[in-house]
Amino acid sequence: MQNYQNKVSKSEPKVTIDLSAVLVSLSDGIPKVLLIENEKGDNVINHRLPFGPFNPNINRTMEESVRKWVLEQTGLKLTFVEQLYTFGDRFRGIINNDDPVIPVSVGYLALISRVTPENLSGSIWLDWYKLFPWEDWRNGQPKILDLIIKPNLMAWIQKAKGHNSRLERRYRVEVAFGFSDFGWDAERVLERYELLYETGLVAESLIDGKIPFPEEDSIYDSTGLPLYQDHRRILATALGRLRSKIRYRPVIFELMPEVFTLFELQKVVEALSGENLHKQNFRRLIETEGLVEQTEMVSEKTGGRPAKLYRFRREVIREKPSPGVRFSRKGSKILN
Amino acid sequence: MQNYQNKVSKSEPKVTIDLSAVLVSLSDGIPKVLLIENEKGDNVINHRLPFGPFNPNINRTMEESVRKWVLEQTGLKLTFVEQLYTFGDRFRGIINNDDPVIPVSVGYLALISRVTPENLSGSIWLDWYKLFPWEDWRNGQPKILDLIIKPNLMAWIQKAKGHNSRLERRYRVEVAFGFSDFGWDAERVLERYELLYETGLVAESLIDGKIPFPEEDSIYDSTGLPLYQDHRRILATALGRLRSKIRYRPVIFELMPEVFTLFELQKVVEALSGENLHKQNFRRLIETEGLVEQTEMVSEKTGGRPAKLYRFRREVIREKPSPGVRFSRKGSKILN
DNA sequence: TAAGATATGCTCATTATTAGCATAAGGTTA
DNA sequence: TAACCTTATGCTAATAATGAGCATATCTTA
Repeated sequence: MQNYQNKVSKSEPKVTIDLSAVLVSLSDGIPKVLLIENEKGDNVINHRLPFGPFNPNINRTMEESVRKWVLEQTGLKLTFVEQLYTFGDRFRGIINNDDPVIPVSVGYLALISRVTPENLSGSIWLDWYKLFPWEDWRNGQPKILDLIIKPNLMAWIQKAKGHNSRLERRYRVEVAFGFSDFGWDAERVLERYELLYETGLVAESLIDGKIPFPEEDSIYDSTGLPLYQDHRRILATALGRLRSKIRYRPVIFELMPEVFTLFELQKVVEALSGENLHKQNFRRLIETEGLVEQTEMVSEKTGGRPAKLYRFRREVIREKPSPGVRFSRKGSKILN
Repeated sequence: MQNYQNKVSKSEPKVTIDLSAVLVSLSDGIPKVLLIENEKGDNVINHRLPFGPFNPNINRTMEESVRKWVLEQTGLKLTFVEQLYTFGDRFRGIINNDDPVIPVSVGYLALISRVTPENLSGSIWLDWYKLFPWEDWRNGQPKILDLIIKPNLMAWIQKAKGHNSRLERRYRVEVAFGFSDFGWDAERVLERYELLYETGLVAESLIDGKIPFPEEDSIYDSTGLPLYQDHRRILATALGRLRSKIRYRPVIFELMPEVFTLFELQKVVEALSGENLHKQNFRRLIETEGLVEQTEMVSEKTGGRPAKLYRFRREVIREKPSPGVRFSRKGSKILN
């Protein structure tokens, strides 16, 4: 056993690991993510995720370390935490030669059931659709798609040299943005962001490419708030993962209060998925999945007939292979 | 933007990153994983995955680096590669104080369509159920479950001090091994391995805990081949991921030859999932999903009526939200 | 030619899903 | 107080998907 150890450990290069956390919560039907604001605020990019380096001499596990950084930077004690992905090409080829230490970043997802008002100063909860305006279909197809994204992607396809390369680009765009038969697949958040990054439609593309930032009236004003380093990419990963995970694990309840109405639950699912659901079918779905149980209470806040209050049924985890909110994806078509 | 950079980069501890690859393939209906054999072969643990350190000065991305290590150590050029998970607690608390550099390991999954005979010497393709004998239900419930695993887990539950702790252990065991209502969930491979590790039922538990290895006739002879370091954990992650991924992405075809019969395809799915499927329904499933198209050819190898040969229909990716082999999970029950 | 082995076609019962219509139970207002 | 507004909840008819198994087709081999 020792020989493997010896064989490789001699010349192993040193790397630093940054741990970043995507804290997700909801208030008033708005899905939010916690961002830390730059103290100065005089830069192009003034927001970042809570993050910090992994020091194995201090924290035994990376998850422990994430919790520590988040507590320090936001004052929040995390409950649900899950590793997302490890990004090893953070600057996408633009490596600063002055610094021999290349950072790798590991992203984490955390779910918070109530937005606490007493966060540390400097941290804010922001509607995540401010960062991904094309992802919210609750009021129909986002305008930015037809106005900006689609024409730019089409131009990018045409720019490709060679028939095959053009085909490949068209293919990627069709799948990611649902211009093809099926339509919009809410879960492909990362694919879409990567495509926008690659085609220069988000501000981070410019920064990484060291191209001077355009003065004003640029498309970047409408393609969402840019974040420090690769943090928006991590966020896209988080959103995609969350959208898919609510379907087969009961994680949605990590975002709910102890008791809730079925309609409140539906609104949370809609906020995350960015799609509208059929009300009656949604309740049938939730009830037949065995995800909830009734309480004695009712909510008076409805404005109409009072709604029964439910709570999560933990036992469901032992009863089904992958209990979750298995709402259908009809797939909203992008018209035209 | 620069200020964040400065704020944290000063004291970032150095870490080494090991990249490990799980290469999966099939031959004769046996799912196989590529292992490298210890040259000497005189140790308790004589097998490992292909792996090596990530050096960002040589390889821009981790994936590139994985490909390089695999090529060097096995002679194989990878096609399909996917990141699995990053393990930051490799020795699970047992940190060697002599060495200040703590390794983090990032696991990758690669799928190989044909087992090439011309591998480098020292590498072998091994039936992965030799490493996870409890995971193969194709011939009914594996004996090892009732003989060894279940009684030991039950004893472990009883050993817990405190009612709550006992309940929690029971709960974990029930969900992971399907002793509860639903039954066996093929995808929970990692949960099961972790539980066996934690309860000391796999050989790696002893090694990490530095407990002397028992001479012979131990349960470790039957709980599968142990691997170097955390490689079996990475393998468990790979198996679980693959089992779930074939349901919603057409990755199964990465393991198939260009043309194949539907029954061959079924056998591959069964080999991966460790469960038997209903033949007629399987073909209906595959055909109505639009995953394949007929060729003109037939296979004569059947022994009975010749089978039509099919090929993968790539277009399916543009037609459906998540095309895959959505076979049902009835969930095989562990009989009492 | 009969028997054995697969492949393939098809059916029937059951369960899920989709899209709505209809009713219930509150509050507000003419 | 009745009409009306609002939201919750119940229910149904049409369609689609799934689970189990019988039946037939087309090979090889005895």
